Amino acid sequence: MATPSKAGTKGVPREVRRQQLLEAATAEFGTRGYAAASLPAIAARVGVTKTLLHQYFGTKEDLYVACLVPVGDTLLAAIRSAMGPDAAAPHTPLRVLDGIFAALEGRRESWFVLYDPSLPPGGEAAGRAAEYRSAIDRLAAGGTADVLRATGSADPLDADALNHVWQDLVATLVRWWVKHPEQTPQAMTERCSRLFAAAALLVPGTP
Amino acid sequence: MATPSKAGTKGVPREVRRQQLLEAATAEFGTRGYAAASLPAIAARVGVTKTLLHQYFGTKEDLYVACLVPVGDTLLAAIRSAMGPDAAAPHTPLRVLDGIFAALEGRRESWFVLYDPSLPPGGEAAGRAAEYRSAIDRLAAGGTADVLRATGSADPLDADALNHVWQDLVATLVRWWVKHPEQTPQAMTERCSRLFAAAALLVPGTP
DNA sequence: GCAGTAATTTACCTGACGGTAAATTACCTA
DNA sequence: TAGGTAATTTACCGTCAGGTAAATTACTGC
Repeated sequence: MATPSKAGTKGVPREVRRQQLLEAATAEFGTRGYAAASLPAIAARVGVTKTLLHQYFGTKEDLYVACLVPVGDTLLAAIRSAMGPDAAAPHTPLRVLDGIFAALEGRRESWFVLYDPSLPPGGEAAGRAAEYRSAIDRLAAGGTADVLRATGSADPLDADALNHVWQDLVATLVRWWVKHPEQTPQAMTERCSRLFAAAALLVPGTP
Repeated sequence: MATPSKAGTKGVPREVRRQQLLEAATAEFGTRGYAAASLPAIAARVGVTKTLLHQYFGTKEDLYVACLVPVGDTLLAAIRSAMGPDAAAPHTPLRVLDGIFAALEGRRESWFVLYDPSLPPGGEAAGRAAEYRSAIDRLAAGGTADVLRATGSADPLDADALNHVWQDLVATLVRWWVKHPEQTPQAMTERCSRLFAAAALLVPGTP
């Protein structure tokens, strides 16, 4: 037996493997980003070959979309339910954060597959991700617009900028959370509450 | 003449070419990030071959460092001068932003070469970038710590998180600025001032 | 016990990138 | 005007990624 070939089934049923690969891919995409994530690396996480990955999910973009959809659906639902009917209430931002943290627990890095800047432009992956993002955008825009109107500013560019700031703020908090695995979702929400209060002090002349 | 070879000098003096290549590389690194930036693409911006790039700057990491140093020095100086002696003054954040915007005008994307997450870990590039970042970190930490102490929170994790939030906020604003080239630095500073005021309204119970 | 099928790998192709050695052309000066 | 040198390209190599076709093994029901 010069070549003890390792081909052949390992007895892992299709659905199980599929789930394993999906999780590995989501983690890899979430931490490294689409462009830097490599199919061999993802497959290696599960102890398997990249060919198998292709057989299960097709092309790299297909695999990304397969990862994206559940993440996007989950997050969108969480945010929708957290915003509720009165999007302009002052406590809404914290509720949204709390909803996101809860939805992300156990798969924290998956937030970043939704906001991956390295997706090949024009492809299906970028398109689907953009859809999810703009859905979230619309929700957030409602909140930020109300807030801005309350300060008297009607500048649409201000609104756009504030929207970006808010969403990147969420990303920052999640990124910090990923680096502190021992922090529970509730602890994060409380920390955010304190940070908000501190940030308010930075602003001079609050009427 | 079957092969009209295009080799040979084009009469561009060394220093000029060097500067052209540096600018092109900085732009490419700043927009695409280190990993996604390709030497052929950088060279093509100047209408030249990647080999020339190597001859001028050596390896890809060497080129990155060559881009990093002037950017880092400029920004560090701008931030230092903006913070001045009283880092805890409530108007300091805006002054820092103003300083950064002014220093970045004309090369806005260069901010992101300093905060490139795709640098090969362990290499010289990552090391040098980390030095610049931690220098800025120390400056920012002074400000955020004072602010936090004023709210009564002594939690070091809060301080760390606030620091991250602040620095990512800067990145977000610069990114937004890059996407709106017509905005002047002063306009950006004023916009930030309005946004700060709006954000303060989000926080309930400001004493 | 045997055939069929499900699960998986081996082997291979293509393309791009980082990197290097050698050749090529244009400029400048004696 | 001839030779040297500065500026630049051509041609090439190794590596690794994405992707596909074909072979290989293990499980399963009859």
